Amino acid sequence: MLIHIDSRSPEPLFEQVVFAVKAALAKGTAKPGDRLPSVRELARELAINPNTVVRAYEVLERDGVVVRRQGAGCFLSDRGSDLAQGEKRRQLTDLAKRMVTEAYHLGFRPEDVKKAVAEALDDVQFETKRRQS
Amino acid sequence: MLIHIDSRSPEPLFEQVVFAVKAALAKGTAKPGDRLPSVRELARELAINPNTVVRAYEVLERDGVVVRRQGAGCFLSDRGSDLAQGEKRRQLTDLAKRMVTEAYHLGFRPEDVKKAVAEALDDVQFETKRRQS
Amino acid sequence: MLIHIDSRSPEPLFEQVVFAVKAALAKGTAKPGDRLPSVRELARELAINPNTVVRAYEVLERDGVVVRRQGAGCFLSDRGSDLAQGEKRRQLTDLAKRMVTEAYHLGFRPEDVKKAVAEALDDVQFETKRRQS
Amino acid sequence: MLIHIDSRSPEPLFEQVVFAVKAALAKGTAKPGDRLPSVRELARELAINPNTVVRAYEVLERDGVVVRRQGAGCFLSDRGSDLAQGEKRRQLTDLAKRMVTEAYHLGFRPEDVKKAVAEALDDVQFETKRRQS
DNA sequence: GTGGTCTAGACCACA
DNA sequence: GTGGTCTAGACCACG
Repeated sequence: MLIHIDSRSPEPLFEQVVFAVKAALAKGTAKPGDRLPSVRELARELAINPNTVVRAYEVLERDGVVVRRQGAGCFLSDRGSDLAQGEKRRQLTDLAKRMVTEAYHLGFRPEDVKKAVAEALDDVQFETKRRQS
Repeated sequence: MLIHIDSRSPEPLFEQVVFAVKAALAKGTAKPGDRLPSVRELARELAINPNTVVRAYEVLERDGVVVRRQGAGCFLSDRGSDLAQGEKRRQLTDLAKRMVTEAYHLGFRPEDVKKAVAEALDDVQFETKRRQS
Repeated sequence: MLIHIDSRSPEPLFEQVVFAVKAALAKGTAKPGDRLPSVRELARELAINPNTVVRAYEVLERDGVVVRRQGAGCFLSDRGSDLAQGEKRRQLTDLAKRMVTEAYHLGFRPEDVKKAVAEALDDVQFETKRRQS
Repeated sequence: MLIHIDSRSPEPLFEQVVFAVKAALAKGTAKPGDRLPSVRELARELAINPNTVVRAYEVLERDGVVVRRQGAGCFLSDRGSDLAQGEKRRQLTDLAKRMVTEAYHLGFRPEDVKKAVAEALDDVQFETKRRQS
């Protein structure tokens, strides 16, 4: 699993790491059970501070994406989100609304948006069965 | 044009204002040429600091959404984004990828995502012809 | 709202802060909407590093107990937990099982346990209406 | 006596073993005088490091739950905790307070908590007479 | 070796 | 002023 970050991006480094891991899982590049690089290792690779990696892993754990085990490492989980259904729905609607609004202001048309979403969906491995909470 | 902000949201206030204006324009609640409330007026309405409104208007101007004219006020523009076509494309792809990745981790399936996007698109008035930069 | 921590306890400092805030809310000593001490202020009061307070506030925010607003402060929320019902149930059962097992090994009898729980419940302000997710 | 541990849980493995033994004793699945599996045996069974089992047995001995006899093995004890009465009381109160506070923040009501505790108590064999220290 | 916690101190973003 | 992020480096706990 390759993780890339851009130190010039306004997006916080730890969030870039979080997204990269989530994207790898969604894309199928990494699978539940896989072990992520150790904190020190990834920090060295990305040339960032170990604490920043720790923070990213903490966020991922709270999102139910990884499990950290002291002394053992950080592993991709297959737990899925523990949020209530209503909260999930709310988040999805919000995500969609924001994307559509931004796309509108970029001058795109409905077909463009639908096509972009369809392409993004094609990159994701949905067939993997995942536990719903 | 009604602007609502949620002081309990973790999203910065000025960003909420920016998004609200963009959403109003996309939804058709406001049209190019309309005059936005003055900084002081909007600040009072939303019970936030005028500096926060100033900042929001600055961002909106930078994004080509409004034009500020000395002494006259702040007007909605139809300029559209002045980004290069390639950059726009990149942003749209990125938006879609992020939304899809988050949706995946929330446990949604492709149909759910497409449906949410379609619904969000229905709320937007795309028929308004807008000049492409 | 008074927060006390014990630097000699094996419980991490930030967790002590987290629990203290949750307990204050449960006890009614603090109410939703109240502003917590600023990061620097609380750090000074407790004679710990500001980062440790930041961490506690982060955890509280993820648990839906507080909302942090940049530039404004950290406020007690009335959101309640966003977890799915099943996950909540699981956590409650687990909490009860652990308490009972420990109580058993301390030599207490069922009546003692029930009494202790009843007393703890008396200290909590359940009448406050809270939103269920 | 069956011991199960969950390698995906954030709880340290040795603590899971400690709790499992305590729970078995409380539940009646195991009785004072029973011999626990040898360190190597249990380590193999659970597929964990022998050091981890050693550590768990050490903690159990410190808590007065088992007695380790050189060359003979590790036996469940009926000694009970050797803490002073006041200290025990304090621990019980603390346990109850923590459980109740967490339950409050999960959105449960007093009846739910009492019911969960009652159910947990039903699983424990309190009739076994145990010597108080 | 792994992750977990804490300190110290810097600099940026928001209201 | 507030919180948000990041670095550097220490020491502890777990396997």
